[in-house]
Amino acid sequence: MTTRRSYHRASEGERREDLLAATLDCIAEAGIEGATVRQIAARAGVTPGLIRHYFTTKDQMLQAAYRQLMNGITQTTTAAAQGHDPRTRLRQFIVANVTPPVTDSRTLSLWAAFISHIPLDSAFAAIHRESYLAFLGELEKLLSDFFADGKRTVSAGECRSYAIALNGLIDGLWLEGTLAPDMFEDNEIAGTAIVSVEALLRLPPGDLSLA
Amino acid sequence: MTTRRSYHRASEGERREDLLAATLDCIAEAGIEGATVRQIAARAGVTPGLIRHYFTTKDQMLQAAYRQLMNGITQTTTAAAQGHDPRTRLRQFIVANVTPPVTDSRTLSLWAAFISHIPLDSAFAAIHRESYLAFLGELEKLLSDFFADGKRTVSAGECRSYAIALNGLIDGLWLEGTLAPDMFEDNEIAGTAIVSVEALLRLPPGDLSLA
DNA sequence: CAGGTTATTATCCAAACGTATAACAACAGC
DNA sequence: GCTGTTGTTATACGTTTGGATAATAACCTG
Repeated sequence: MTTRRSYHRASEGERREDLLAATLDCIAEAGIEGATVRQIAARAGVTPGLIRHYFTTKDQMLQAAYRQLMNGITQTTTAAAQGHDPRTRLRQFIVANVTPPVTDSRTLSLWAAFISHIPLDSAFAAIHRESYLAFLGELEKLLSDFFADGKRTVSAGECRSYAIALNGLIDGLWLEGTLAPDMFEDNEIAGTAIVSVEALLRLPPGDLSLA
Repeated sequence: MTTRRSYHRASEGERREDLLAATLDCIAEAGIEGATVRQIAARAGVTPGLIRHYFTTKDQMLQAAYRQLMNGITQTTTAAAQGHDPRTRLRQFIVANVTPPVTDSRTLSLWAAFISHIPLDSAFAAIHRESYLAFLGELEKLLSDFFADGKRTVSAGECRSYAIALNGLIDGLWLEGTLAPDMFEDNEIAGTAIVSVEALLRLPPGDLSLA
């Protein structure tokens, strides 16, 4: 007679979320090659076999984890851009993207691990495209509101170009600021971001930061 | 009686380079989790055991491969900045960083795979720091030459800030332009880069691109 | 509180993993 | 040409991998 482990029967939503969170934890701690089915199951507190009850293959689970990661980031940064006037919203959005909790080495490790799979698997490419377009759209909205408020007319094409450039700048500063935070003084990255965006948009210096 | 495979006895330098090239090939094609000792050996045309004759551990080989990748990129971009006047050199350097062969999905996949290991292993962090400082130094040199030539005095601190911002912008545009090249028209990324750098440096529009 | 569903566990599998060691083939020096 | 050195192959070891299957415990329904 053998005794079996007792367990809790969770709802599908709960269980899937737990498994995805465990997947991200494992990738962040041991790299994508260390995120094995067994490690993930152990981290989630279940047995490895259960994973195949929720995901037909490991790759599919990785893709779901990638989607969850990007949704979380998008939520965090858009939530930060909730000021009242367009200028404050734009500034807060920019700063939020280059300061904690977004500048987090765990997030960066996860992000890079998935990015490296984009050229290898079109499913990952589709997820990236989706989240990139969401980010670009959010930025374009913030910019057009900002310009409308400042009585400056900017064509849709210009607005897109600005969004692409700002996105590039923000991505790059986030990357380097997170990879080697000790190389920069406090607020140096955030300050550089604001000054740079002012310059990129051809605004008078201080126009974004001062009241 | 068993017949053994015939083989060529290579010099240490050759063999190491072959093995590192094979390592990068494997990572680019199958991700870092697909770059197994056996796959790498097969790609390099040797048997797996040989790897341990050149590298004491697999991790050490990965680090050597990362260093080789970054050295190659640095060489390519600095070689592109070999015009005569400082303005041309700066422009060529920027454009080189956001156009082929630097905007290459294979390179990006490799870069991201290693980036994701930086927070997990200090050896990778050290290699990143080294190559980042080299890039930043190159950029600062180009900038100070450019400003000196244009009779504009810029303090060392300003120059550093400019270099950080430009590096961020270039990184970000390289990233997005390489990840989803079909999302942008031809030369859109390069054009955005030039216009954005002009704005970042508070130059008159067209100052970098026109004769 | 009995009966039916199914989420979960337990167990197994063949293949591939990183590493270690001994035998051999290639080349250098003499 | 023979001999010594060593780069390279061959082979083996124990572990871990992703995946499949059958048994079972937990909950839902009546």
